Amino acid sequence: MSPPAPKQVTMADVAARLGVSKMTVSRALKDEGDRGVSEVLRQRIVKACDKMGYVLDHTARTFSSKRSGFVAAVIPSLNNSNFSETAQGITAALDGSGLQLLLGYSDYRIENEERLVRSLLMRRPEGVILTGGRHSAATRTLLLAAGIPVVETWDLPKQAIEHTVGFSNAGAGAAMVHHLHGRGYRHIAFIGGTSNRDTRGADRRRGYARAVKALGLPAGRVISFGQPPISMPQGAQAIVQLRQQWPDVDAVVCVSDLSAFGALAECQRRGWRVPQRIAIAGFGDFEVARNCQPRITTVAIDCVGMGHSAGSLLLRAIEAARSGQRLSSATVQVAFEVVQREST
Amino acid sequence: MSPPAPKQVTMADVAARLGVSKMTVSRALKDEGDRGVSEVLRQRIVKACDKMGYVLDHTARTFSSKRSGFVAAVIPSLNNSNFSETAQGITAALDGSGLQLLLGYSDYRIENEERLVRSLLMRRPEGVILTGGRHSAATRTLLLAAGIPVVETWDLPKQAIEHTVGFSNAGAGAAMVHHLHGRGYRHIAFIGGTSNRDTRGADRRRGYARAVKALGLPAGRVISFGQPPISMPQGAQAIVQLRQQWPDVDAVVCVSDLSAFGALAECQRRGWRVPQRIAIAGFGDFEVARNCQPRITTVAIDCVGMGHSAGSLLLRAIEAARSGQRLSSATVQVAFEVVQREST
DNA sequence: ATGGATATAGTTACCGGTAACTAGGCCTTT
DNA sequence: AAAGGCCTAGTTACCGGTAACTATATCCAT
Repeated sequence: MSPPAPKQVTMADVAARLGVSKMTVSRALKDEGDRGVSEVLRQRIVKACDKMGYVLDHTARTFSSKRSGFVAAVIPSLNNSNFSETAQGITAALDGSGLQLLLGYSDYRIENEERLVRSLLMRRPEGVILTGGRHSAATRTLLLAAGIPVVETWDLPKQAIEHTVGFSNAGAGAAMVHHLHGRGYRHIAFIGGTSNRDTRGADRRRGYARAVKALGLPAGRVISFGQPPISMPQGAQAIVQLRQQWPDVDAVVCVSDLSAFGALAECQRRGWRVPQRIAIAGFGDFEVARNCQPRITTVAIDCVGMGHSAGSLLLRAIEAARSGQRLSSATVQVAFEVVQREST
Repeated sequence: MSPPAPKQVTMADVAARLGVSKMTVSRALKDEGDRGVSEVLRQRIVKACDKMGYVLDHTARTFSSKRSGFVAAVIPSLNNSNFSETAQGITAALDGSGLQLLLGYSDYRIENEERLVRSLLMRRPEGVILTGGRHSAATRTLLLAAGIPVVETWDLPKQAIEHTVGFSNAGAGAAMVHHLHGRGYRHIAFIGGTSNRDTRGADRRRGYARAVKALGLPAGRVISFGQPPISMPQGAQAIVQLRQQWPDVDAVVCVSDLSAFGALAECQRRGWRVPQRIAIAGFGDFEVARNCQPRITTVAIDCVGMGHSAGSLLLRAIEAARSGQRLSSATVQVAFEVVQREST
């Protein structure tokens, strides 16, 4: 025998129980303007739903109304406060719009991004937010064919897909070099990952190299260590290698605060004073950089704000699309700031 | 004039283009066994989809097949590596099952959890994973009415909803006290949050209090500081307050490694030697605790493993449900381990 | 009293897939 | 050679809501 058909409760059941039409129940359960149903009846309906254990079927709603009610965002890593703050900003911007955020996680791989975008598009998001400006050709094609608004963040791509909210990672790398130069450091190194998978990290390295060259400082002092996301242990190993290879280095720019902190802790373990013997700078203004001892000089980005801008922009584009318009491509530049602390 | 109807490409369009039936296209695009369509035809179909920019409509699939293909998990915070590792473990367990993970984020509030569960159930997940064992009555009712498998993690609730994969937070708190006692500390304090919003943190405090009492040590040395998630700055402020209030304290158990690290850094700033003047222990074995100097003694949980167990258990329950069975309630106890490092 | 606006509720048709069943062609078995 | 099975592809019906339209009751201004 097959099981006793657990058959879910449907809107028609609720309607039948109250002797009204499905449509009336549908209207009573609509999110926004409760127009169309008297308040008394609406409350009777809501009560009946609770009693019958009825929960509206969002899939059926989406299918019927042809509006999924969500936007998709792809971020490299869940466990990185910079990106989770960006996601938080997006969520805040979407609040009250009736749109929800669905997050996907690419692990810094554009082939994962492509797979993710493909699978997200199957759910018909009303808009997409990507991290970074480099994507596979198929990703671009898919998104363009989908005909929904797209925002790229955390970068300023030369060939944006549509909208952009970001900053120049190369500029940030260069700014930190200039800052260190201004404080008197002359032998400046860079610690980053082995691969170019983290394209934003690679851009910061490019900015570092350009600035070092422009200032006429000794160049090429780059340690590459580990696959992204490179973190504390890699920073620790890299700084040891760095001091072996170029003992003259007096300052190091790390691709992120996490590797910077790893480097800092290793220096403390070995009794290398920071910043006297070597200065250490990071990127991202992570919590650990603000709270360790000595605090780490870093580049601060308003991640929540960037997410909020991206979310608002996407929202405007979606609303334009709903009324048959198309928002012309926009680029929002987000400011970054070098924050001087005790580590440099 | 209304816009020129952007009308999405549908399966019927692809079918018509190739002169086959919708059903054939549907079969060709099915995830699992490609059975039912010859390989030659399947490839023709896939190519046509690419050319026409067609992406299968997952909403329609879900609606028609009555299987949503995802499970929901609610975690307190996105930006906490313990929870994101758990999520990673769940994802790994689900890999290859055709199920995707949809994450929700409660910010340590059971009323948010209830709202989230309500909104997740509208999307008809095939199973739900919750963090912690305390939920609103409505949450329990909703989940029971939904008739889908439920797994609670990160706790061992007395009255589990259905399945459980977790450990005793009180036990972990107590274990750390006993460990410190074994190393000779006799005036042991606790730093945690003000509220009971973080119920697992509150359980660890309870375990601490019980152990202190059982060992006959001076009791009541508890500093409560800030709303969850309490983090580095709160740890820093709390340790200052702690030493003012009870100068005799020689060791402190912090509700998490983040507050422990904040406390540690503050001690370094003030020249209080750790562990000589005061020992500091944390919870969670966060990256920072493993990499700072001195390294922080902590309670390590296999978060990825816990997520993996929870995911596998849920998967088995879902598969049982699909074949009309019901998996009897299971409880999986996850081990924890006190890791001794230089901070105590 | 009449016409028109407004508020509330009902009717009809349809969204884009998939399950379950059906049908024809080819191969194997006896 | 006939019967049966397997493989491939087509047909039919339906999933649970909502948009758009229609119908009725109530109210107001003229």
